[in-house]
Amino acid sequence: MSKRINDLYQVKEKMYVATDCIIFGFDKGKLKLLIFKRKLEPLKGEYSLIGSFVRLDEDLEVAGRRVLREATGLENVFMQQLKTYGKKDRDPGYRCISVALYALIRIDEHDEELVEEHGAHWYELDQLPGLILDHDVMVNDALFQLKQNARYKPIGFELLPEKFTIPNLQSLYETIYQRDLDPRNFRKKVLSLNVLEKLDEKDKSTSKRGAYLYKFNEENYRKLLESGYHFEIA
Amino acid sequence: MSKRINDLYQVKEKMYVATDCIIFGFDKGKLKLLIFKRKLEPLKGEYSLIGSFVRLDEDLEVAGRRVLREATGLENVFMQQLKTYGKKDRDPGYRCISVALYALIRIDEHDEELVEEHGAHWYELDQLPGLILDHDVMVNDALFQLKQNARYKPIGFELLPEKFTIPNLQSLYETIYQRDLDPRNFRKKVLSLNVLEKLDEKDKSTSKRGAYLYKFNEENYRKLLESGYHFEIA
DNA sequence: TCAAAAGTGTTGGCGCTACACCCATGT
DNA sequence: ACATGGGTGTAGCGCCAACACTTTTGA
Repeated sequence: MSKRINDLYQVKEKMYVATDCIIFGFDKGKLKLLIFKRKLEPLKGEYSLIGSFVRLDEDLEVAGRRVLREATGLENVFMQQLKTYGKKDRDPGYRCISVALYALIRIDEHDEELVEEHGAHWYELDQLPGLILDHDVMVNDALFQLKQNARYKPIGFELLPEKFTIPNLQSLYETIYQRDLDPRNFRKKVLSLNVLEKLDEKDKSTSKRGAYLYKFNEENYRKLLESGYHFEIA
Repeated sequence: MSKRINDLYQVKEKMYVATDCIIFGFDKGKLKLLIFKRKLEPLKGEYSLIGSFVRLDEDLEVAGRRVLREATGLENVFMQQLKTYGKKDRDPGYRCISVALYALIRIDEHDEELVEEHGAHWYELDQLPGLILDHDVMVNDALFQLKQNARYKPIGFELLPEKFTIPNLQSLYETIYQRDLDPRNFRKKVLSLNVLEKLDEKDKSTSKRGAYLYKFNEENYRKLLESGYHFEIA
């Protein structure tokens, strides 16, 4: 115990910077979050976001990508700064400021084994266990941000696999907004954006008739993002 | 010189966290930024934003408010996190991560003497001198954010004095958006928000006829903010 | 009396919402 | 043949953009 107190004393002499990642995924019509059961002290066995200290010789953004890669095996993930959390007592062990990032990944592309190795699990949002420290707050803030962003950018697209159907996309938006959307209006709207390319394939996994698969036209998608387009789907 | 190198070596052993404030003001139809001529080494005489290291026993937000108070004498300022800058070589002297904040203040309320004391000056945006480190980037990002925020929240209001005219408000938005707005449409829109209270006074400083002064109805203004109202003035 | 800014209404078009039925196909 | 989800069109409404003239009053 005296060792622990000593540790505390030492570490509070120094400022640490960490990044924590709020990793969203979308699967089977559910928005999910990747969270971790801690394998090490302190707080072993508790749930948390995944994070890491930022190394002295490492760019902040690089640290974020490193954490994501270590957790999911993915390299080119959509990632964005959320907010920096800096209450002096947010972590009882260290004086640590945390830059929270949120990431959107395609669940079907992540590396399952790597995920398992880190004691990670996908949880549906309404079944999340309590998280350590201020991680619950981070998740709430990230969700809010996700909703905001989904309004003004076609951001939800990052969460779908390469080929997807319009009902898939709609279901994603319904999950984010937490309400039903009209299928006719939704279709009209997304098609009017000119970022979808209809493929000659159908996905028959959810209906007998099957739904046409689409993919993004990268070019147009990029242009849309750049133009700061206002993407409200009501 | 060897002392300098020695310093560098020492400080790069440690992580520092700073906050830098992008302080916007609005005066005489111009959007201005409060910037500082450094009185101390390193980079003495160069222009920069104002900032400070975050103390070990100080909340991040408290540090931000402290910096603002020290620079302007104001306590209850609109302040918001912008972004955290963390490139490993962003500051050649320290390994320092900076949480940038942006603030909107009413120029008429700030403490002029305090401002002078810190070697601060209000610069119009298009006449800014170059700033040290990545402060130019921060300013650009803040401007972008200001524009974004002005679209969805009646944020520009923070920049005006307590009593103001509708043409004042319009001119503020024109400055932020960098384009002219139609006075009839503008007036219609802002009045429709129900946050303005017409006073029985006129401001005759800009015309013979004079323009009615307004103030905010705090109650309704707060409600509007809470409701996440979408405030686009085109 | 004139210059300079404040203040005021209307119309057309576009985009959003609401709404109900047929289609394709596997079982 | 029927159940299941996929796909389609239209009409009304509200909101935004465009647009020009009158009012006030100090100089």
